[in-house]
Amino acid sequence: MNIIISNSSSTPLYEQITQAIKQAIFSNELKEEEMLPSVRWLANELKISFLTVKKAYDELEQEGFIKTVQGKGSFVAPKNLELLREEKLKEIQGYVEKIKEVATIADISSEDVKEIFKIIFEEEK
Amino acid sequence: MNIIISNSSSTPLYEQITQAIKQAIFSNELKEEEMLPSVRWLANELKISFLTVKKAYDELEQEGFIKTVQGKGSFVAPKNLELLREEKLKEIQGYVEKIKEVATIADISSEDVKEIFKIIFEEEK
DNA sequence: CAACTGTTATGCATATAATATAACAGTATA
DNA sequence: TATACTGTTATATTATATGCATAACAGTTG
Repeated sequence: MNIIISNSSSTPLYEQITQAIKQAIFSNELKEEEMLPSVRWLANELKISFLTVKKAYDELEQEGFIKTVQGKGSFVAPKNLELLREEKLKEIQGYVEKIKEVATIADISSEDVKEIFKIIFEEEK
Repeated sequence: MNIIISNSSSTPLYEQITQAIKQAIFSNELKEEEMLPSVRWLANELKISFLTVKKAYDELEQEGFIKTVQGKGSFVAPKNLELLREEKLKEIQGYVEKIKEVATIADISSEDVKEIFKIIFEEEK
């Protein structure tokens, strides 16, 4: 697994970790039932406290993405990824609808919105 | 003016206030050159510290929405259409950033997002 | 038993948010 | 000019979130 975190980011370290692991699960880089890196190992790898990693894992477990067993480790929970992806698509659709609403009211062209879209999606690529 | 704030919200009180006042300015509930409630009056009304209200007003002045004169009060700045447009562009930018976050985590391609974008923006045209 | 897993408890450091209190300064007007 | 409004500034305190270090404890496996 390849996790990159940034101390200077405004998003907390543990959030960056949960996001990276969620992404790995969605992309199937981490498969069902597969074991995650141990909290201490990952902490050492990222040069941060294991408590920060544990906080991330706790959040992932809370949301049902992983299962943790004391003494054994943390494992990717069985999931219906297709269903989850559908949910996320709907979430995105909702945002786009809001954008259209705002753009219409403020008389902002779809070209301008496309420009914003381009800038944000193409940065750091 | 009708400002409702929530202590349990994750957005800071002063941000809630700036947002509410911006909205009041956009909707013309607060007109050009109109005086805003005094920091102490509004603080009393909302049962919060006047320092929190002042922080909100400072932010609004920083962004050019209001002008403050010591001894007199705070007043809605002469309307600036460019400012309004900038504000709305920022709002849209915020939504696009959220979309990028969700798409990244859920392994949704920018092509898929573009498709959603097309569908929503081209319907009823 | 040894070497891994995760768990828990304390304490410390920093930043942000919000508060209370007090004193100070400008403006308008009775 | 007194006073009653405006905003301003300074200091101290509290709470919460984030992150770290250290230590001890507990379960699993070879």
